[in-house]
Amino acid sequence: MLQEKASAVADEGMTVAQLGGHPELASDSSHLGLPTTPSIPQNNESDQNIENIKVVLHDRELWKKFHEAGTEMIITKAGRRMFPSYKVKVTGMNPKTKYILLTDIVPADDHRYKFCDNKWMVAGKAEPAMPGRLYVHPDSPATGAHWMRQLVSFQKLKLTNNHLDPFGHIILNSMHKYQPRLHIVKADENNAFGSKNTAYCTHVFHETAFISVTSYQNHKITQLKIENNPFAKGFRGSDEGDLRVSRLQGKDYPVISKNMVRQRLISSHGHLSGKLGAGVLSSHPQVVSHYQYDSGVPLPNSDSQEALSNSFPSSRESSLLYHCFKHRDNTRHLELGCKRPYLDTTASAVSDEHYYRSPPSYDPPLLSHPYCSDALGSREACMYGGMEGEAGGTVGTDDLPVPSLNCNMWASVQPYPRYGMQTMEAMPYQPFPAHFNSTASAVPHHSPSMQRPHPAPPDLVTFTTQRVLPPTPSSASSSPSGPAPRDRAHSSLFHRKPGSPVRSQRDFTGYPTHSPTSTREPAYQYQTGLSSVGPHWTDS
DNA sequence: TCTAGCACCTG
DNA sequence: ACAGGTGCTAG
Repeated sequence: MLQEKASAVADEGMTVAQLGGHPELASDSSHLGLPTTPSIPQNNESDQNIENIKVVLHDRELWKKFHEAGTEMIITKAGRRMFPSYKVKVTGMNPKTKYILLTDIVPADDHRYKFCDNKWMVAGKAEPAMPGRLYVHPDSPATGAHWMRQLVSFQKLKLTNNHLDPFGHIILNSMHKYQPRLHIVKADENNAFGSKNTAYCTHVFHETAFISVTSYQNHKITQLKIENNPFAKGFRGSDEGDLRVSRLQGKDYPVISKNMVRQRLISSHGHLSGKLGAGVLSSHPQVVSHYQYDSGVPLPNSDSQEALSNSFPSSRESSLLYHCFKHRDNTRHLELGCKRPYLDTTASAVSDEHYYRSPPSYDPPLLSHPYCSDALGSREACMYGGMEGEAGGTVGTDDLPVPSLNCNMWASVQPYPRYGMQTMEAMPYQPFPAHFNSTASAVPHHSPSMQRPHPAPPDLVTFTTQRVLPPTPSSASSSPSGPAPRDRAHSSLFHRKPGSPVRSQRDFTGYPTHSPTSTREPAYQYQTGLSSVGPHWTDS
């Protein structure tokens, strides 16, 4: 059923992902077209094989700088952009084929972190995953020629800690580690949701992993943000003193803020502590897993550690994980059409069966129903989320108008369970309802266990299969308050009931799957970069 | 920990 | 000139 090829390429300077298998989804009928025919891999270049698509992370050097220091992303109630922003260069697409590009941000592990002694440490178990939301690139669907023409930017994507966010921003929990992922879904006309051959692939760049915070913890990160983000230019003071602060305080002379002092102290002191603490890595095993085997023992040190212990462990080379699946048959299809909403009715029931994933992996993306806007009107970003029953999702799914764009959502992921753990029972992750039968998507897992010397079995290793679930419209209605003015753009995207908040995105709920993990279907993971040992996060 | 309001800056 | 993206700070 699945075919996969994997080719991972590690490029030196860039992280390129190539594809591996892709699942095809089978579908019935759908509005959207997914490819209907089962696709057999074709090798022509012109082909539509998703596996030939390569994705390079833009500004990788900058991402690496942050990664080495332990990237932090601010999350606020109103939504905050990521910096560095997620931009990619895509090649290898069929110029005429239409694709939907979307992003989701999944838990990198199941820990909660705290920043102590200038380094990140595990501080307990992660909170249940939030409803996963997808951010569909505003240009979606568009032809391969369009996507390849220039950089594909997800800079408008916003992160929030407001679980009831009405704007469609991606909801995250503070002090948790996350991994952004890029999904490329073929949206040909031929494909209908339900059609059997929908193919998609997922790319993961390790260097984009980050810890969400409500205020920066590591001064080094603050400085990198100020130095590189144009919007923070106002904080670039002279080295000596922060003139801006002085001005704010009405002084003529430079004043160093308490925070600055605090951070500087910490940071200087941190180097020391960091080294001490650097041994364990907790997360991101995935990246490392293939290349580095750490048995859980503190890594031998890598220079990268220098980076202070706070950095994420990672691969220093490229760290891109890529997987593609084609899925066919049973399952649900993605809705790609993007033009029609579809209702999803299925609920969750199905999902678990098909869906399996290796324990330590991310959940695969799911597709969910789309709500989407037509065209997303403004072409601003769209976020989709699926929520399953919880709170937000109250709106009846059935009736909800479906967004015109359908994109399936990928379910959010759940944290990786470590081996052996079955973690998520409590929170079932149901990414997608059953629309898709089974999809396999794989995601790298990060579990620490992966790092061990021996490569894990394929399935365990990285990919998990995912299945697509039917879209769940419900989430759309959940938001309590009306959209803010700034979000007006989004509103056009979704249909919503009067009074309901506007949302541009949907929620997916991603519940962590329970992790059965097995692999039934092949899941594969591809990585391109190699790893390196990077800074590690320490487990406490 | 988190939030709101701020001054400063980019588009 | 306006809208909106920044980190900072007090609370």
